[in-house]
Amino acid sequence: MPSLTLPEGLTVELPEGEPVGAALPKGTIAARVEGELRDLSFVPSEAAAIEPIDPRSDDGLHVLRHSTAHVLAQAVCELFPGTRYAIGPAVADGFYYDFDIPDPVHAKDLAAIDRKMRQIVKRKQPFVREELSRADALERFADQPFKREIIEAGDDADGETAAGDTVSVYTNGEWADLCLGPHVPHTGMLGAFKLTNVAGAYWRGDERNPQLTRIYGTAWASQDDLDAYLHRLQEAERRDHRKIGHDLDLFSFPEEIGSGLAVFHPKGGLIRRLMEDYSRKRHEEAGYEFVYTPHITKAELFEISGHLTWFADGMFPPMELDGGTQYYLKPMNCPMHILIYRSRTRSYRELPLRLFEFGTVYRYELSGVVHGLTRVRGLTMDDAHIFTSHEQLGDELQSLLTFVLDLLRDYGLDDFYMELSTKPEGKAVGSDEEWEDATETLRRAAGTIDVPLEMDPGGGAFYGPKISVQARDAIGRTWQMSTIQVDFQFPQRFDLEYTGDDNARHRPVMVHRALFGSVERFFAILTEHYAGAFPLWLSPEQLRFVPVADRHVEHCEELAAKARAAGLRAVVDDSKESVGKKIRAAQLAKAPYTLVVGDQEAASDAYTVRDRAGTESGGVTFDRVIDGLVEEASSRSIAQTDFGSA
RNA sequence: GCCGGCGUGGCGCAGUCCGGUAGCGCAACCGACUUGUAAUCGGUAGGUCGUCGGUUCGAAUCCGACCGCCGGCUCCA
Repeated sequence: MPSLTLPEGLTVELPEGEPVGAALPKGTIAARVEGELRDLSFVPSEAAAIEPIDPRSDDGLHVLRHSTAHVLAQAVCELFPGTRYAIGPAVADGFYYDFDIPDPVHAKDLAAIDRKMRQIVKRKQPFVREELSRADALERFADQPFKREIIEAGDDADGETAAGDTVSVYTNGEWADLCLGPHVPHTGMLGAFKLTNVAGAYWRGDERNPQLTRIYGTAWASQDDLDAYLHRLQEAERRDHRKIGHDLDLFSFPEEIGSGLAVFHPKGGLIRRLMEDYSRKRHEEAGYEFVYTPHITKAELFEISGHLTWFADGMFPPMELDGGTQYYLKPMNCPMHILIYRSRTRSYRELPLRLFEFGTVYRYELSGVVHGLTRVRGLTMDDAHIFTSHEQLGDELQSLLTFVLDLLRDYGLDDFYMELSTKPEGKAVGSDEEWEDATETLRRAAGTIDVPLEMDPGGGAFYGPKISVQARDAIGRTWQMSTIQVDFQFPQRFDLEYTGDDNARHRPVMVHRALFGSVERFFAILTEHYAGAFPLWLSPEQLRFVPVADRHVEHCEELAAKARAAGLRAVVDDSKESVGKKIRAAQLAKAPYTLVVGDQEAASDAYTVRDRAGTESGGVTFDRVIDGLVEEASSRSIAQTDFGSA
């Protein structure tokens, strides 16, 4: 297994006629020659400067993972004769290979496949590259229809178009695959891998094509790296909001209500209300006005908006009432806000008009994609629509971006980048000029913000381009958070106007924006970000009292009343259990702070504060505890208060 | 929606392959103990085995449909 670490930017001079590997340190797995990734067996036509590939680098991991995918395919073919193999690329953290296997393969078969792979690794089979004409390649892969299709389409195994009339084939042992390479020198250089799961996947990613069996695995440059990755997976599992939501009694999905429809329990409801209340406060300060709209509407509204044209499949089917009139559950709030704007004539003096609503919408998500609180069928958007003049648009977008980032930071997220999504060709309305104009305005606004901007070509909504803010959570995963969409289309479709200072009619521009996106999803993201240990200001319970014996309950209640009077959420655990058990219960409930109260405390006003990390601070007066927690909560701090060591 | 897996008291699981009418731990409740920083002891109650249908003398167990969950694919205004 490779284990070397190469100096950055090392290059080596290679004499003519020598294979690349001859000049490089042992343990190198591939090389870059004239900018191209090559096998170590590659012989350049003339002397060249070559750069070794470190197995830990992105290129190195790619080669390693792709090579491991070959061994996976080889193992599956040996175990299941008659297997037809499709493609097997490296992906983030690992690799997969798609197969059409005669017998069904299940997760429990992975152990056997893994064993076979390790046998192949032991054989140390060299990966040998050869160039074949298309005709020869078609013959070589006569019984492999997927490979033949790739050859006939002129693509290589990774779906990129290969140059020239030949294709490259890699053989190790008896097994051959159509592949651009490069690969590690031999199978013995692999080993830090693990097969992770089996799933279905469509050939070429198209749902009209046959479904194949996809086997996923992960592979790393060393066992330590693999272990670290598996640990990250465990950490993500530990933070899973579905598990935490259940364990902390925050929310559930009753089967009787239906898939993707959540109910929030008291504790989850409290956290959610605290989230929403703070958002409301900030929106109010930022000049938003609050509106309410119904959950159902006649079809006509979404015919005008175009949603029924583009997204009818994603809407719940209509209800027929009043002699055939169709009503829909709303999948979006925008048309309703538009009708509020349109309810009377508007003056330029009212712009920008910012209408805000925690608007609950319903979307018919496919049954297979519903996932916890992050992908649901009923969700509440922190939705606002800003009606503005063209002239005000740039300034409005700029202050909006600042507002968005500022607010997200208050919830404890601080690592962002932005993505600019442009016109989705073939699925968009409006002229190129309008799109270009809107895109450019967004780009300029983003340029004034000190957060990196990336492009997402074709990722816009059908009515306009958007900027989305992506946030990295505590374990480095990125989540799409806020979206800001510029829209010239709806003002036209709904014939929106305002009277300008020139006494003429003008058309406003609309900005659609949601900061949380969906409250439910944001709730899930925060739950995972904090692993259920919400910052004090969002904690459903802030201070827990544990009486040592029954006779201390009354004193605890008095203290709790004082804490409540100071604005804290305090509870007393009066269960008839041992102190140890009550401490354990507090830890499991992720209670931010716990005070054990017995005879000593009653006599001395000196408390030992235990935080949910298990840290204890002794000799703290009750007033200091209260002051510390009030300060921590009101500052929305994400750090626990330090009361000094015991 | 598609492929695969799964569904047993509130939760976590055993029993399912090889049909013979459910068991463990935690939680809940009751009692004893009155406890000093992650599980005190004893007892009680709780399940038409996701739903409906089929096979069978007999179904948690075999078959089918549906509902729901999980992992992917596709999708995400």
